[in-house]
Amino acid sequence: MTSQKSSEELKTRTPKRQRGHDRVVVLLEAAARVFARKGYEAATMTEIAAEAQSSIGSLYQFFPTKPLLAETLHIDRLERLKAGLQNLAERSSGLSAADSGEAIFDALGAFIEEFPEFPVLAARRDIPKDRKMRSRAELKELIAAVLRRAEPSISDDITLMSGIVLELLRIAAAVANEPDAKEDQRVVSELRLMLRRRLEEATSKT
Amino acid sequence: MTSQKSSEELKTRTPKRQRGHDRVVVLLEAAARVFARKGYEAATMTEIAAEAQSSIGSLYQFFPTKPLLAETLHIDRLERLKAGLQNLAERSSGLSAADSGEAIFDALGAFIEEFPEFPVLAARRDIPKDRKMRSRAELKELIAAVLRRAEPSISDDITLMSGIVLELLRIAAAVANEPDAKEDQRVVSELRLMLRRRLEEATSKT
Amino acid sequence: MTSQKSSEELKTRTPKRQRGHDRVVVLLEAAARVFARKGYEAATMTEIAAEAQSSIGSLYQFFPTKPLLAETLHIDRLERLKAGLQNLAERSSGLSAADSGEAIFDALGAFIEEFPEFPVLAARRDIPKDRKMRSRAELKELIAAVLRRAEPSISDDITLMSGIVLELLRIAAAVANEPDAKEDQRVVSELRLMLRRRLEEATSKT
Amino acid sequence: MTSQKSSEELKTRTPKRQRGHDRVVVLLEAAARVFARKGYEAATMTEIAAEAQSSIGSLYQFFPTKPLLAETLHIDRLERLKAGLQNLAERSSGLSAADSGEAIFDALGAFIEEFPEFPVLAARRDIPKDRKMRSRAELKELIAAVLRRAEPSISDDITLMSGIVLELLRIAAAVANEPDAKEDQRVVSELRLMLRRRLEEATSKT
DNA sequence: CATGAATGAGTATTCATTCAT
DNA sequence: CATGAATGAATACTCATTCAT
Repeated sequence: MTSQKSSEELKTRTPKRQRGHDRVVVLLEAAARVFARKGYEAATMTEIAAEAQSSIGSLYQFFPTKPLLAETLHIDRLERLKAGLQNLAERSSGLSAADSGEAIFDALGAFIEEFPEFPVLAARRDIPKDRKMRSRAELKELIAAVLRRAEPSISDDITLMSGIVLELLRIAAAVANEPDAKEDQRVVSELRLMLRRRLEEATSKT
Repeated sequence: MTSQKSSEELKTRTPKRQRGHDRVVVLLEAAARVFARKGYEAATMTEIAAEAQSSIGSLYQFFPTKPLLAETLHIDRLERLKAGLQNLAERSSGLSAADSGEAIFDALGAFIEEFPEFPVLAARRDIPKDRKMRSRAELKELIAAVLRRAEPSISDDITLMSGIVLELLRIAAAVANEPDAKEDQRVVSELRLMLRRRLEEATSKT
Repeated sequence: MTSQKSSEELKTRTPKRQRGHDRVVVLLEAAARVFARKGYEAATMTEIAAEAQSSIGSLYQFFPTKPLLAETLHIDRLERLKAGLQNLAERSSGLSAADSGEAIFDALGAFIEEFPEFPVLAARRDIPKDRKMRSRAELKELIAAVLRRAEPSISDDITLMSGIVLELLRIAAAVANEPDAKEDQRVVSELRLMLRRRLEEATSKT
Repeated sequence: MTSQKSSEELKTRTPKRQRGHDRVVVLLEAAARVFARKGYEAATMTEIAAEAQSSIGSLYQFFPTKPLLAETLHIDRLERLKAGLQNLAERSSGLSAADSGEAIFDALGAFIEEFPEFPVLAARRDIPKDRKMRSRAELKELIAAVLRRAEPSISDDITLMSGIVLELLRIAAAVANEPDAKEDQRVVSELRLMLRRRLEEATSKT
């Protein structure tokens, strides 16, 4: 189609005025709701515009393609998640590794509950490999930072621990969508406990 | 046309000739490959037919809708998974709970590797709630059976243990798609270890 | 896609711009021509769009399904027919019942000639029973009104007379499609005469 | 598609054996039911075969195309209708024109009730003009014969009378499908009465 | 910038018909 | 002849995206 776009890469427009900024936020939140409700593929640009009480033209003004909209939203959510972890790091000086591990675990659960679109966006099949790896690396580093802050003496397999915590995020996300809430909640608690044991062990090992 | 869809539920047509039976197998395997490659929504019936070196009409002869094709394949994979677990149960009489837990864990990993379409099919957004719960319940029960067979004395939270193992299946599936294979493999091993510890504890507790 | 059709009933989109309004008119008239030419089932949305010198997407922008397009057109034609009868009622004060009966008969014939798609639309097999009955009742009432206006003293079987006139509409419609125009025209005249006699009788009876 | 068929016109196969003949009848009756139920376009060859408890292949063995199947059935029904009228002619020697007119009217009503597929077949849009005219001419001639037999003195506009009766067949057919049976039945009776009057008049005029 | 109309390639699905067994 | 599988053109409909006002 648009072969004359050549090197002019499509970028999300940065609106200069307040008016535009408000609109962007409204559009993003509407997109979040629709993605959470329908999934990425089934969500339509038209429905997102409608959800934002806006017009498609307006939506495209700010987000020239659907993948770009999804990516923008994804990045926003990642930033929030990272900010949350950073915040946690600052408050976990006195804690044991095990305690701060549980704190992370809980924070992840709360995050998913607040932003149910996150797993949808993270599971999108067209995220470039490198961006995906970078995001994961950043998150793992932040988790590691929290753990290290709590217990600086923790050994080198802290990366491993961070990886585990990150995988548990996946389960938290999936469980949120499972129908059998009660039973699944027990499983989550148990996983939390298993994580605590593992962290206690990692600490004492030193 | 289509004026009288009435209530006749669409069903998979069962082939009555050898040729038809062969074709069904070919179609299902082609569908498996395309689903694994593209995901459920992005997979097209046209591409599946082409992958099976068949015509679109032939595909529809046996699978009158895309959801029904996906469901048929999903059920087939579930049956294989259940058969595998049953098989495992029969061979885990002498093992410790921990050992059989690891065996299950490994079996799940192998299953996902052999049938990468499984997580795609299991994540489909339009599976009826009750079918989803039933499948999960069956799988959990089978896992519980394996564990019980190994160590009949295991306590009542065996359901919990089964739930945990089942969640680990999710991670196994996800990890298979992650780009950072090496690092992720270490995480999986670690989770396996955590599971072992937990099972050992559950056993000794008795 | 199409995974969440839910229960949102599809409705004709009302154009909000002048351009859209013009397009809707053009589309409806194109549909009328194609329906008249091919019949309801054989008419294709693609052909209708082409007839309107429009794109298929534009057609669907305003008429999201073929039945809805047909229904919209049908309702429009019904409105015109009703308006015509109302108009007739206003001008038939001085006439005899027989004269106004013939006037109706002629009006129906002219209507069918102007809107040959009408019988096609009215014969569609998927019109809800209640809508069909309502339309017929309304038409009958309007015809009755014309007759009553002409000759208020007419007796109670005026409903019957209206029913007869309405059935004659069917013949007028069918005859318009018959090849043997000449012969058929004589039959129509004769039926007109029979109607006149019957109405004269009904009047004198009083 | 089949461009090499050249002059070899497709014809309904005449089966030589009893077995084949039975099958043909079963297929035709099945087709009749499906056409009556769904209309011509919405009826599918597959459904017809199923209704006949036969296979698609078998259906095509005898009726190589759908239009040919419809036409064969149509002709069969026309033959029965003509036979019925002929029969009527033979028994209407002593009757008045008016009486035999009513007899025809009733016979047509009974015919439609017995063969509800008839109007569907007669309304098919792809009947060649000449065949359509020929059928109508034959029917009109037979109706004329009945009337003439009853009252040989009837004047030349007997063709006209036959035309009227034939048009009334249309109404009989349509009314059978109308939802408001009761009211419509009264209309039909009234039309019958109008016909009687007209015939009485035509006779006395002589 | 906002709006909503225009576009058309793409998708699931149907069905008459042909053909191998 | 019977059977049912194979075929693919045709059809309704969707949706991301562009563009005129």
